[in-house]
Amino acid sequence: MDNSYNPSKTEDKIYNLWMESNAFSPSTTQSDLEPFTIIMPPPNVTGELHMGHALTIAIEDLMIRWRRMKGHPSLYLPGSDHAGIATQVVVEKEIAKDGVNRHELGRDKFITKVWDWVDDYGDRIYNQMQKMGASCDWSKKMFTLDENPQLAVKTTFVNLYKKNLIYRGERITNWCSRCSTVLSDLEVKYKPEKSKLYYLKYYFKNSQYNYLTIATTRPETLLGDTAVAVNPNDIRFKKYIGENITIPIVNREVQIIGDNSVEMDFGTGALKVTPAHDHADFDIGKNHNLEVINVFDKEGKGNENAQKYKGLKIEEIRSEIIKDLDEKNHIEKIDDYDNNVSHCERCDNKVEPYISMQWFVKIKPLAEKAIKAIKDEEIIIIPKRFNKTYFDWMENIVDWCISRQLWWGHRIPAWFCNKCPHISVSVKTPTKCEKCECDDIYQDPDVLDTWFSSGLWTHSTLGWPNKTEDLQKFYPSTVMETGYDILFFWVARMIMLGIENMGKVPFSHIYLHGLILDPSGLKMSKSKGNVMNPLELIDEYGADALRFAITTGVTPGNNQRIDERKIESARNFANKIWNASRFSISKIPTQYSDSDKLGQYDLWILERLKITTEKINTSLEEFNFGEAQKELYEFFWNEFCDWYIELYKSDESNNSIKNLIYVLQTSLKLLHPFLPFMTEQLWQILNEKLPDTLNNFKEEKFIINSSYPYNIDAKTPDNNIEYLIKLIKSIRNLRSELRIEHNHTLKINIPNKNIYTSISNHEKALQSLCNTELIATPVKNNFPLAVDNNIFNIEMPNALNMSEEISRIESEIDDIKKRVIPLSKRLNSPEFFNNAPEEVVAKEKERLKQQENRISQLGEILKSIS
RNA sequence: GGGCGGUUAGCUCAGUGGUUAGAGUGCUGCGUUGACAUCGCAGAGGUCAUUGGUUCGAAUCCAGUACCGCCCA
Repeated sequence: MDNSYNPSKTEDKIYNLWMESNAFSPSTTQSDLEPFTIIMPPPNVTGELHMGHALTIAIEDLMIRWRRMKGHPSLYLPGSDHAGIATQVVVEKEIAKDGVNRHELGRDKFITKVWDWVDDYGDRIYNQMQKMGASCDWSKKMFTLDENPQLAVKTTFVNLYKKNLIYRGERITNWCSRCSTVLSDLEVKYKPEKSKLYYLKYYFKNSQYNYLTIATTRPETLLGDTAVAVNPNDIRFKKYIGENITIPIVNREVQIIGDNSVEMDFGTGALKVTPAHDHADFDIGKNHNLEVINVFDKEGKGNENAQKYKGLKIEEIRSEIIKDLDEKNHIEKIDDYDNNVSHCERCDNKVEPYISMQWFVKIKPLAEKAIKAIKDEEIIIIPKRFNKTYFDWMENIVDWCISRQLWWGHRIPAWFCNKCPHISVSVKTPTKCEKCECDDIYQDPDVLDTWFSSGLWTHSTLGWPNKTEDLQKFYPSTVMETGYDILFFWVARMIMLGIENMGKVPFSHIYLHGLILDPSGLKMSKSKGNVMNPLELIDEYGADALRFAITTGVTPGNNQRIDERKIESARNFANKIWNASRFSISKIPTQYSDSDKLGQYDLWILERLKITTEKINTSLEEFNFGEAQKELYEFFWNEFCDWYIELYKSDESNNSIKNLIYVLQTSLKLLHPFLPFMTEQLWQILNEKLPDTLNNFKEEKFIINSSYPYNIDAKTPDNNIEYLIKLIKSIRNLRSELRIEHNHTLKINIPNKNIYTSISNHEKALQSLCNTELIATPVKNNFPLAVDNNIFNIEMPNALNMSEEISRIESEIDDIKKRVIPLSKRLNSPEFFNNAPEEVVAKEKERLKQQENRISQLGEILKSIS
């Protein structure tokens, strides 16, 4: 074995070993245990593995590996998402290299190009997941545009349409002119921008009034104004309601209407109403039956209603209009204004409120059931605080716009008729209109929002709408694990559509992880240039180290900053495990007769192992993965390596090689979900090197399918090893404080007979771990060392300067005295006595006693060395 | 405007009512002859943001304040 662990040499081999042994498919032997299922959030097919994916996989895979080892039939189902806009953009860029755009190519040819791209690169993300060690059942991997998900999407669409839960309508939507599609509310991000507030004069047609000043941030929309609104409670403007006023430039005459939604303290309190280009105005327009005049086209340019501004971009129209208004003296003033401007989440283009014909899901009836599922705790969200976020969104949910003007995606299964207004909605491609039966029909060119198909992911991947065995067995899944940032985008929709299609919630737990941030706490993004590439980190440190680093000490739902030192530290831990194993393996005897008995150190480590195992299982049950890892880290490094192995070395005749191997093997099992590659490799090496008599788990060929430790057989050692450790630490400390050379053997005499008897069992340990020799005669040049209630007399080398040690002891006495004051106060207070539980009172009493003992002990020591 | 989270050692973070608040990393001193320098040994380092309240007892529960971050509108 190499003297340090080299992950890159072995990880791929180990992964292939698992694949060849079919280790990832759910076991069928243990039918008495509930299946444990995780459907992986499908990454974008165009995507490359980033730190977020790495975290997702690390957490999901550790859950799966743990449950698999516990014997549950465990399914980790992988997949990828066709990612509408993102993929379309990637391929558009590809063909742009040849100077072609998609319109020149035509829809069919373009789609063929996209599929070519997916065929070439679609597996890339899967290969990258395998580098992470994801133990997915690859035979079940699914792409959102595979045949079955296609069928699921169509079926759902048709069902919802027939239940009147999907409708088509002309609504105001968010339009991205660069992507040339409508966006859902969630795909729009608001950004503060320095802009202007224009105060425009609107003149009254013919009355005693002169003009009304209206403030707007978007003067170009006045082309589409069809009313002016004031608040009917506004005493300044009340009187104008019903009057006519003229829109500047277009000279359209409109009415002044009263509407309660007008904010009296915004601008002047009077509002121009443009129903076609503002969400709030659209609602006002609906309430007052106002005309809707669309003045822009889909490219974000003026249309014929824009009159002389036709063909200009929106920004150009704005500047032209300002110029024209100014010339005609319609501008009262222009103020600076901080505005929240809507942008396309994907391309960052400004989003325009725009009237268009779209498909919507009537969401309220679905949302009600989904709210109930969380309220009734049919689904548990971890951490719990996200319940509130979920409810806030679900209770104020608005209809979901599901059509997108893209080419790549699930085409809407609706056919229009050229002869009659009927729309044929059907799973099977119809040949004629359902109503008039003519064959002059054409399919809606639009595709569905990507989240519509991912909303079905929990059951479309398992075969729905077909009644498959998998669906029967693995729906509902156990844990939906994903980032909290897609709670509404995705998780909420899976709940709604899962309940709708299956009549049952899609999973029992939602585990939400936080985001991975760069070392300064910023989100990682390519444009900021602060991304860390997990694949590069795997090359450098190993997948195990990366996995361990990003899951250790983390808590659900909390963001974490990551820097390379954290990964380095995990790598060092892996190396420690490697070397402890190397040591253990080097102790395997050539002949072993299986006759050794457990010694005191064996009993001690077994007890520690037992306690650790219990804690780890509890932490895992409670989704406290970070906590479980910390426990393991501490046990392995600080107890197994630092003490057990060192004690083992000191006195091999007194220890059991079988136990050393047992504790190592058990530790490797416990560690496996967190460090899958190296633990498997070590398991294989152990299997090869161990004689059957020494192999505690010779039936278990692979650690991945071995049984997870849960109940360790352990007896409490009759010798107090914790006390021995304390003594050794005290001696080491003294040696360091007094600067006594390491190679100077300290002689030590123990006046107390009982202590002497017990400690003398560990002479070799004392010798080896702190270079100390027990002697029966009184020591010369005595330094009394107090450990708990016992005094150990230590022979000092001549001519030591005690002044430092004296002052150290003096300050320790001071410290203890400071602590004793509040302690005795508390014990003297009747309130404490009467209210605190008995065991706490007893504990505090004991503490006080110990502190007082320690003070008097230290006092004596001071006397004897001064 | 509404909501959520954070504020604990130099840094990054654990720690949801009961010893003297922990870890990793960094720092200081010592140490390389057989598991590991990706290491060992020893050590220093904290008024738990702040104010008030509840309690015998608060980093932890409640309320307010300040600052930072995120989400929704």
